[in-house]
Amino acid sequence: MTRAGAPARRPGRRGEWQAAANLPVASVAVDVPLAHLDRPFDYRVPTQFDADAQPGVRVRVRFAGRLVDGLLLERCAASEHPGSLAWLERVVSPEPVLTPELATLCRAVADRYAGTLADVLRLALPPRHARVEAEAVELAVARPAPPPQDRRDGTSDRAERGAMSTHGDHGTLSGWARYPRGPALMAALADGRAAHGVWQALPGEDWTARLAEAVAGVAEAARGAVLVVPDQRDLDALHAACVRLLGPDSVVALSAELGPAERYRRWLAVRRGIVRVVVGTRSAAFAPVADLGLLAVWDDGDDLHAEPRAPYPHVREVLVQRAHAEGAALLVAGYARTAEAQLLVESGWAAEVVAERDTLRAAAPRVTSIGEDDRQLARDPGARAARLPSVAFEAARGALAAELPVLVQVPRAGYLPALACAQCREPARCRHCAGPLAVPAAGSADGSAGGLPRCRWCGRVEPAFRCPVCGSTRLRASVVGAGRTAEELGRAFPGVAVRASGGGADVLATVPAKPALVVATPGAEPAVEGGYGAALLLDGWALLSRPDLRVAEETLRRWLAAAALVRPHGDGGRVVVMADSSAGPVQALVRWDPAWHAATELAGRTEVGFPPAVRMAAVDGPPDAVVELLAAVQLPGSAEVLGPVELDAERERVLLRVHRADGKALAAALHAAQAARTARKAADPVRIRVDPQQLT
DNA sequence: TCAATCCGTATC
DNA sequence: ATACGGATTGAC
Repeated sequence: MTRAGAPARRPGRRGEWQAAANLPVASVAVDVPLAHLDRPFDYRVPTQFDADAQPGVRVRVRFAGRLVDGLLLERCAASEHPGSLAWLERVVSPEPVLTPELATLCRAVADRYAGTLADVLRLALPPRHARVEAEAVELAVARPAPPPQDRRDGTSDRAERGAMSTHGDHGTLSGWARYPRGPALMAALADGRAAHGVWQALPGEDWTARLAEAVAGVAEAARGAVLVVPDQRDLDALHAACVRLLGPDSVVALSAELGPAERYRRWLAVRRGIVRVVVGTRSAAFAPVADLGLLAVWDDGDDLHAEPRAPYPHVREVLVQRAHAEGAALLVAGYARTAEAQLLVESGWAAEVVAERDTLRAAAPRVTSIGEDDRQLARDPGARAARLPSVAFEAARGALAAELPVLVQVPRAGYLPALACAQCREPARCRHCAGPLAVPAAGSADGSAGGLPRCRWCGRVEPAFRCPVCGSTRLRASVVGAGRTAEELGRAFPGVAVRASGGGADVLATVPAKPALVVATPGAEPAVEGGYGAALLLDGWALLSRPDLRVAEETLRRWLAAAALVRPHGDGGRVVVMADSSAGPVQALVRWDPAWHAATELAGRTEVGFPPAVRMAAVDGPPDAVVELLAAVQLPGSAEVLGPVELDAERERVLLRVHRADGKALAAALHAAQAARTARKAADPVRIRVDPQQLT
């Protein structure tokens, strides 16, 4: 029934609606969360919506008796649907928000992660803001980013970290010349070729300037770019660097921190082709830049790049899909290198962009490690109170004497207790599947195993632990996260200013190049003009005993990020890491060899069968529901089932492991099994995550 | 014999 | 979720 006084756009009664003369059928993706409805549905387009009902617009349709939102995928001459079609109820707005490329990308991401298109579309499209949409196009031109909010530290307006190259100016356009493959990469971008690169930035590198130069190259070829960074602080820095090179009207910053109106305004400017360069956080990976030339992700090991909402896609994987589908270049960048990036290199898909050893040696600080055994406490009473080893104390004192700040990296509080070898502190792992061992919580439903350690992946009991490294049979709880406090450090260096960044304190973008102790948690290290005189990386052994297969990679990533802010050893720059020199990440830091570490890491994961060497899926939910889903799923030939293992009182988890080649089949099978469940209105939800970031 | 209700299934 | 169809049941 038409409401009384309905506008002219909806003339007459429903019974009098006429189908559009040309392409009267609209294929619509409806916004419903059920897996078995994850396919297009056809509707009839009435004449009054004929003009507006273009592919990509938001629509309202009647679906199962209710009005739901949808996106118009395409107009067709006829429908395959045997029954009669309902009318398109309304075109919400004529703005075609879902471009064909974006539709293809979202479908591919949904398929990769055993999720639904509707879920991915929710991640990719910002909520509509009608007033913004109605604004004149001239007003929609991207404004420069608002000034960074972080003014609490009283630093200058140059809060942009990238504004300062800690090692001095290497020349605006010759920055890539320090990497043998750099100039060729820039040439490929300028030529519009789809180069794929894995780039390890040199210590002290002004990475934002390098990425801006890469963008300038593709912009010259009249193509667009999307650069994704982990957090707002990196975004501010990279945006500033791009603005310096391209001007304020050519670059737009997209992040969740913007309000809905500003977010939609900028996103629309991109969709409408007014701006072709996007820098942003996570969801910017989907930004609808037309004629894409370059995609880049900075620091792909940062877990902020892993989307926490279903179907849990990772920025790097989204960009790989997109580079493939849209013929764009891709740069996976960071000081560190992930095992996933290493796989891109080893499979031949990407070329590594790294500096020669000589260049590296000249740029890197001197790195010293201090293990448990050689941790002589400094004689200075203050340093003893702070439990600072003498080497660390001397390094810091030297930097302060040279009128330079010292960076002190401390772990964030709150890591999970797990089990490690009591003697060598190697994390305790399951002998069958290499999962982490833990002791079941007291009062757990399953008391049969007594207090014996259990694998958190496959659930097997470990009755007689024996450390594969040192042979010890004793285990200890590995409780970590208690960083030394700024106060303790202050006592060790009387009269020296102590500043905190992160870990409860505000995150500082920069600190002045004056003597000070800058205590920062990983990811919150402020930049400093010219670089720190020294960095102390505390609690290394504690970081390394966390119950996570990615722990070595993650620890090295954090260390490199901090050490990269220190001056070259030629200028007296020193890094002291509190961890035993035998550990892989420590060696990689001392030699500054992230590629070697990534290769080792990938080899290790190949050995124990962990992503990215294999494709894994975690299925969790109430025990009956998990069993039911597993019974229904048509697993590919290579599939291996680990578990189930208890998660908490109500839920358990099963891990599925397949060869990488079977990844697509596994995702499709899981999606189908999930669809069978939702079709039967199964009450208990089962969560499926493909290649989950952490399993513990 | 017909209508009210239940259950299963599709949702265009 | 909701709506519809077919089966089922109960009353006349």
